[in-house]
Amino acid sequence: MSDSTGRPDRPTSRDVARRAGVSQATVSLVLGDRWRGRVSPARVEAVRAAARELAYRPNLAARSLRLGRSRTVLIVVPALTNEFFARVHAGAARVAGEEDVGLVLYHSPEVVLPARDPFASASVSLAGVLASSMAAEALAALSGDGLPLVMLDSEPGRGAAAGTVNPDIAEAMRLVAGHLLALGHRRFCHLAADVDSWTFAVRARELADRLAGAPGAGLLATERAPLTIEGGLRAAERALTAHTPRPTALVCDDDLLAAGAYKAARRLGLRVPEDVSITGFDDLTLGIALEPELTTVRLPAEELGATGMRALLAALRGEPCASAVLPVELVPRGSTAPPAAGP
Amino acid sequence: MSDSTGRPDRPTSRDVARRAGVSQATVSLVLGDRWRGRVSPARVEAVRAAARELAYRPNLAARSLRLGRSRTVLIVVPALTNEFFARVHAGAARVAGEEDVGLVLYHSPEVVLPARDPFASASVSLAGVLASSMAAEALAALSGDGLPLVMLDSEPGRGAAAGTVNPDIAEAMRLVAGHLLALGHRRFCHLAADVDSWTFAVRARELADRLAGAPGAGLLATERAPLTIEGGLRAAERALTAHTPRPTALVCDDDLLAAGAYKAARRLGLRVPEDVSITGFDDLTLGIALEPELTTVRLPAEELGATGMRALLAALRGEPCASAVLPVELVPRGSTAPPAAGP
DNA sequence: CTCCGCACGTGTTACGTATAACGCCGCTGA
DNA sequence: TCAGCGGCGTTATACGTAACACGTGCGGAG
Repeated sequence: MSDSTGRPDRPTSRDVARRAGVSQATVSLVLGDRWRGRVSPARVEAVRAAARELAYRPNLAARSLRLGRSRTVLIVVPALTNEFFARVHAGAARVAGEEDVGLVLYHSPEVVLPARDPFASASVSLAGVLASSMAAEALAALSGDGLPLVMLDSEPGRGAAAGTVNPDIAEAMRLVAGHLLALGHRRFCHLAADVDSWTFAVRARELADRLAGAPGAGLLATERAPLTIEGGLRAAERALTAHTPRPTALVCDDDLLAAGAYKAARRLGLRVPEDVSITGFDDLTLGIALEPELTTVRLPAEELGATGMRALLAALRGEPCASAVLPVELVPRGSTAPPAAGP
Repeated sequence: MSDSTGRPDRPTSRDVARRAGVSQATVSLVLGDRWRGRVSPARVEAVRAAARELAYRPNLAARSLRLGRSRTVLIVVPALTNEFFARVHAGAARVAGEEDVGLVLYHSPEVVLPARDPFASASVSLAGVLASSMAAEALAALSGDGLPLVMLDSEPGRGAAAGTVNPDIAEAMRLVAGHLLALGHRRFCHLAADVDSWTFAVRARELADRLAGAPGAGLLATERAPLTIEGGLRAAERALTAHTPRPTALVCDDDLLAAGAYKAARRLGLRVPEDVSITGFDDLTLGIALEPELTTVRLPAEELGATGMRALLAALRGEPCASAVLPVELVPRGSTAPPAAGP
């Protein structure tokens, strides 16, 4: 055989048919559970028994070929080592499991290989695509293929997406700004992610709008930083040293940046939250390891993946495209407090 | 059509053949790059041009069916939200991409669904399996199917695995114990993972052996904890309050547990590392967010995945099974120091 | 008694690819 | 002159499944 492993050939539906004394077509009907009114209960049981005894498992390649479609969906995320996207994936995988849909993952590696084709890497014919807008370079390869596409974390109404699912990013930033303003903060810096993505653009805009609307408040600077602790550290150092009077609150686009901000504050001899309040974004595990624990805003990562998957499955059933915005939640912890009394 | 999406049919190799004025077989030869000596260069170019113009992409289901094997591998990990396994996956995915092999992921969700079949969830015929031993319940379903299997983080020589790839766990724990002993520590507690897995068993044994071999040193207790910050917090509270004199060093099976230990120390008014030294395991991102930064041992997670994938591909080529042990590295940082002078 | 319709199955086909088996054509050596 | 051969290509087939289009009895209505 061409298979050098010498692995024993798996039984086919024909083998099951022979053993059960019926035709292959009947096996297909029974195991596909569409035998009602077509096959007598006795034979149904016989077929099921035969399949069980042979440990029959359908050949999925053959099924996909025959049906011209597969029940496999591609999910595209920037990187799974980012806890947020790992959780998005977990949510999507849960729904995929419940709905008996296969899920294939494509994550753009740090070093992008433009030659790689996400579809080829799937090694399987796909039914649809669930993609995060942060995986921009991978998405370029998706264009043109008329596969149903649901975008996560992406501007609604752009592209040929069958749907869009977002957390309520604007509301999230409103909660953060409102929380800090209520505590009495007036001098802010924004530690922005150095990523060209819709979601971060919304955060920047919403923060600026909220602060502009508060009397006496102002955004001293926006420091862009790569999405790492080290990046947050450097950006926060700049933010905390470049202005007098110092900002009393650092609003970070991500918990990782916030962790870096803690380190910067410590290096400068500033206490959190007494001297500087810090807020994060995403509610990563990291946040409760920090001392004090990080005030952040919880984005429903699992729900994002799960809802996106459900939207995609709906699109595959031909239902009209739907978009969803998921609620977010402020998680006040120890890293925010009223600013110290004036200078 | 049965496809309710009305998606335009993708071109097949026959379409390419028609356009290039050759037979379908020739297209297969050319695009499969085994035309040398069988097709003239002129036609090769014509076929390639036609394929390009039609944006032809081979139907992978048909190919798998024809070949009776696929170039798709299943990877089984406990949970991707665990950064360590996300990195293992990233390494495996990198090699899979380079070798043009598809990678399908199965991760056992927190709530295990025993009815789910990892193979079915793959929705694709598989060539081999790369599995972490921590995903024990998922592995049970793999038995019997004669697929080549490479185990990660698993006891060598057990089961029908085609190979085993491990980080040098014993050496890792030796490094940690040696580091702390050299600093002068004698009273230890082990914060052990509450997971029944070979890798954690090795850590416990090796730590006990090393301490038994050092004069005056001793393991006061082993506190088992679920692999979370909260679990580490509770276990460390027990470890730090149950013994007088107090242990001066807490050896944690995981950086998450170590993060919990920091919190326990803080609650008890103990300083790290002056009053208690803490070590972690895995070198997660978390470690440098902690204050002081965590002394830990770096396990080569990406390399583990990459090497495992290479071993599996070798097994698929029929090469004899090979096992590998990967080097580890102590990362001394701020959470360890000589113990305070006597009581 | 005939004929329709239902209950219960089966034969056959197609999906798109890779490859074994088979030409054809022009050249070469005997 | 012709068998033999190597370079080029094609025809035909099989992979395992799902589903269409047919039977074949049998009971009841006309």
